[in-house]
Amino acid sequence: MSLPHAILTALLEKPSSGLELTRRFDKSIGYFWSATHQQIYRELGKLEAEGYIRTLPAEQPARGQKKSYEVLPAGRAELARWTGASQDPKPLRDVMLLRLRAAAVVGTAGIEADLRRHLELHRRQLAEYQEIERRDFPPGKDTPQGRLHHLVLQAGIDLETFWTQWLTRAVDELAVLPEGDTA
Amino acid sequence: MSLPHAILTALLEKPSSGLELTRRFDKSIGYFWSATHQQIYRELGKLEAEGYIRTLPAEQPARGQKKSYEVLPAGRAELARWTGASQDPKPLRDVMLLRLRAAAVVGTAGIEADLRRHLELHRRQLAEYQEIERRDFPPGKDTPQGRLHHLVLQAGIDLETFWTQWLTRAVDELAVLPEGDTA
DNA sequence: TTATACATGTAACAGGTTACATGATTTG
DNA sequence: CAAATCATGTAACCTGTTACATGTATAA
Repeated sequence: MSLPHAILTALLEKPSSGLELTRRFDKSIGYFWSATHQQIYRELGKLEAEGYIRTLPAEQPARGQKKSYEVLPAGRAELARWTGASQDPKPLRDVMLLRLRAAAVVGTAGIEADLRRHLELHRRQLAEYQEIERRDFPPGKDTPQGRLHHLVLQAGIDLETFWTQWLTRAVDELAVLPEGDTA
Repeated sequence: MSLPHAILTALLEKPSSGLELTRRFDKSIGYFWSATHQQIYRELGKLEAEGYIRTLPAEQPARGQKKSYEVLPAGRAELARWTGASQDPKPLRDVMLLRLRAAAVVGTAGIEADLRRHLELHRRQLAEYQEIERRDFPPGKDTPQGRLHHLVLQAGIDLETFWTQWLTRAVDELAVLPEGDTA
């Protein structure tokens, strides 16, 4: 139950059409809540049916025609309710950790190359976040929204930092391990 | 497509029944790949149909009767293939980060209490992991499997450490922010 | 005029969640 | 024998993924 709230947040930041939302999800909000255009269109339909958003009056709705949405008061209220409500953290679910556990039983063949590949991917993501930080959050002037956005970005930076460090360690550990089936 | 491989790994470590698997998923493997008993039974059925596992000969299959499974050679081969195959990391998806982003638009009311609650939960999880480390990985003697298991546990410890630090920071930041709608 | 990009969708499926159903075994 | 617990399952639903369908505007 988070995608509708991600969309409400994005639409409050700026009224948009489905495709514009999809593009914005590829940056910014998508860094911690990704969505495809199919999901977004499906959800926009639901949100409109529930009275949380509406199409901007100016535009005529037609297939293939751009259709922009804005958030209604009920939508803002629902987002505020959801934001402040208590929610349990989801347990960790990570494929690479599972693969290492499996490797302890069936052998480590092939996994080291993918660990290195992931390390490179996380390094790039970290660099991208750091670039955003340099660009959007220069020292000094900060607004309340800016501090919150920076806090979220900081989580991304810290998480990518963790992964690069841990993957580096994992690659080192695997190097000194005997190859093949360890069972 | 990871649950079947999580189950194959668990069954290779020790042949088990559905409920025993469920219990073991609540510890150990479930720390990074959780599953409910409904998922597990459903998946055991599929794995058996595909010829990856079989019921231990000793037991007769009947509703309400314990039914233990073991992994067949084809299952071990599939697990080894999957473990060594290249897989893309999944993008981050975290509700709390989304909520902070939403709070920048609709206000921070209510979120600080839940940040504190999460901080406490992550502190407890971290303590639990550290206890496991003390118990299962004393300095000195280490086998290849042990090193891999320890590596996975280390990821859990590092992640929980990250969350406790970041949440501490988040609570501090919120404290100096004006209440209510920041838009 | 046709190819390309823009824009909005539909359909089928896979995986995870929640609620419920049913039989077997133990123990008070 | 009644209640609790162990154990296996079914069904409905929600979310996310993948593949495909369709119409509009623009530029070569």
